[in-house]
Amino acid sequence: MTNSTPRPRRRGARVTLREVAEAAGVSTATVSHVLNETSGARIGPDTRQRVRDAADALGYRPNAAAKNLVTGTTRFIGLVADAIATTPFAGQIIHGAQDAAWRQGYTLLVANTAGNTEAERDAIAMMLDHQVQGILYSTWYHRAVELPAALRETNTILVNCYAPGSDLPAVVPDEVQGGRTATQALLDAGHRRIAFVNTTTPSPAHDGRLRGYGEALRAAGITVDPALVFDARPEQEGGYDVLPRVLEQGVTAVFCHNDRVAMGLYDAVRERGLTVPEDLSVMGFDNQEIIAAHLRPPLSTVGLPHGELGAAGVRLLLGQQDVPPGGRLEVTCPQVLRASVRNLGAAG
Amino acid sequence: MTNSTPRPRRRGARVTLREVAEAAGVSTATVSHVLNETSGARIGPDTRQRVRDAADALGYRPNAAAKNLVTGTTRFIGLVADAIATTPFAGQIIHGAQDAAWRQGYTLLVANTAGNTEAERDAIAMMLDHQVQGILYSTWYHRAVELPAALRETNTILVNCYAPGSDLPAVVPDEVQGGRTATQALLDAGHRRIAFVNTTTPSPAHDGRLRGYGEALRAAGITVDPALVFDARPEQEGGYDVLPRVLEQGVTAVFCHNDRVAMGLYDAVRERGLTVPEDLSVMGFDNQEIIAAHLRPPLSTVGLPHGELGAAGVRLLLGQQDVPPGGRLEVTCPQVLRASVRNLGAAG
DNA sequence: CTGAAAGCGCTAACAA
DNA sequence: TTGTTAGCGCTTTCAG
Repeated sequence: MTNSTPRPRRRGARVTLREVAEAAGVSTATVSHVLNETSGARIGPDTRQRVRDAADALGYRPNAAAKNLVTGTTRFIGLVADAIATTPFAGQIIHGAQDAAWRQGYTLLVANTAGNTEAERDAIAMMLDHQVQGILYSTWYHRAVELPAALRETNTILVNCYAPGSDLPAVVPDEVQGGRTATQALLDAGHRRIAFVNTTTPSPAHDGRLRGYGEALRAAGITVDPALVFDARPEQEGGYDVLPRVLEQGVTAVFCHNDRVAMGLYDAVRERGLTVPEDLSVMGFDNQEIIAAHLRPPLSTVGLPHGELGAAGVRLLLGQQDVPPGGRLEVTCPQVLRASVRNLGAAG
Repeated sequence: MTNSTPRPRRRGARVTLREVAEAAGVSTATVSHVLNETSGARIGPDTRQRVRDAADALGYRPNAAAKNLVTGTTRFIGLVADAIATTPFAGQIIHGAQDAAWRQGYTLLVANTAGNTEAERDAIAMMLDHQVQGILYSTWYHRAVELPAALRETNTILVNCYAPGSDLPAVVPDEVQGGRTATQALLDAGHRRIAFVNTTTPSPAHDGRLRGYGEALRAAGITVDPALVFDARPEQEGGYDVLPRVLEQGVTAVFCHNDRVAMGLYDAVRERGLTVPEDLSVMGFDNQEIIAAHLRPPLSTVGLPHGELGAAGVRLLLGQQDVPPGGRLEVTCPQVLRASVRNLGAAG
């Protein structure tokens, strides 16, 4: 290990507060007070400056472990994620949480459990050992989870998931509103006969988006036609395969359960010599940038607010925001309009 | 004077080692020894068991801060990332690092700096305060970086980046080998006239992959034709736009700088009524699952070993693996064959 | 084989 | 306005 040590200390030891005190000719208590800007500490400006100078000169760095030990409290927040590598989703949650935590002087301890129960147990144990203020338990897609018992030992906020039969606060995307928003975008462009390609897998997204779809339609005075609701695997292949059936129904627009499905559907549209949005308008869901922003034409969609989920999670944890009655905070899914919806000229 | 009376647990405090000792009727030293399985500690099996039982019964959890304080060393590793939310890349690095760290009993402190110098400084300061064993400084795409000065104060490993003029160990993908591998896959399928759609932006990937392309061709006895090397923006649009020029050259195969370019190129191919791989074989680069695995046909590509980059980073940091002479560890980019390359029947 | 005791670096009463 | 003094919970010699 090449460890060059340009430290102004002897034998690699770090500068301690006590050394700063000696250098400044004051007591450790004084140093502690000025460096922490303890409220109600009466320290003369001259002393204050002397301490600051000494600390700077020596390159003093506080020892977090010592501070944690004596105060009995840390500024750690644990974040356990089930899969941070497969999509950018978990990354966005981490990012949002990180930012919000950072803003309050907190640091994130992150653990990836890959859905492994044992890893999960270990991760939580380690977080507990580090006296975290609490734990954000998150999943990369919105779903129900079974909670590790160890979570009972600290404050826990569920992020992008919920635990049936538990009263732990949960922050989740508002799937119903999302479905409504997507459908409404199509309605606003004048479409009346709108298909919904839902997923085959049961999930809050499946149910919520469907409900939102129905609500928007009904609010526009349109009766929901079950023949216009399809199920497809939530991937490109699902969208590709479902198109013929969608077309048979003579719709002018289709709301896809997610962007990947929309991408596959685009392919099928093109293969038939048709084009989006001239022949078929398309709304996606998820706003997966890498796909949505670069399809031809760029895909209009509804975003999943992962960053905000993480951020709201830490706010709830730190008590900066109140947990809504029912313990469930639903975050809005924003509309992201691009170019895949044709305006029919009629107002919704 | 030590108070001999059993001290009452204050304010919902956690069980301490001392309480375990009292419950087991032994000293704290003994408890420490058995719980840590200190080598060379002579503790009778009976005592040992008694301690274990007491710890279990009380639900004892060690206090990491106290341990850190007394040992003067922590099992933290810092990971600073420039962008964990835009692609799954950073997530993969974190994942790989996490796993490797975890395996050695280390915990990751992660910070997202969004390229913000101040955030970077703060993040490193906080990691230093927590006495991290070292820091992994990472970027989401392979590039040169300018190092924050504070990194000098601890062991640092560069992950997916390098610092010109610094001798810090760096772990990076082997772009040259990657380019060679991609080209070789095409050669192996019998292709001889192979285009390379490189990116317009200068980068190690730009230079390395180009070099690998040339090396593979030359090794196959083919002269590199500069007319077959194109520059395109490293996105779908770049691939879409470049296709006409590629086709003019009468190639049978094209190696794209990345999967996104390949995706755009697919679209252009389809628009001309041609198909992949019948009319044109395509190799991508990056192995972005969400795209590559679900294009029609699925894209053959070369993977970027982000997870391994992170893992190797911690191994280097912890001294489990030697830093190669030159300080640069180049990790192999694996071939990922799917269905976008047509076999011409001739051996390369 | 086991225990007593001395701190690790820092904060927080309380004194002065 | 500043200093003294206990520890926080744990590891670690060193005695017994």
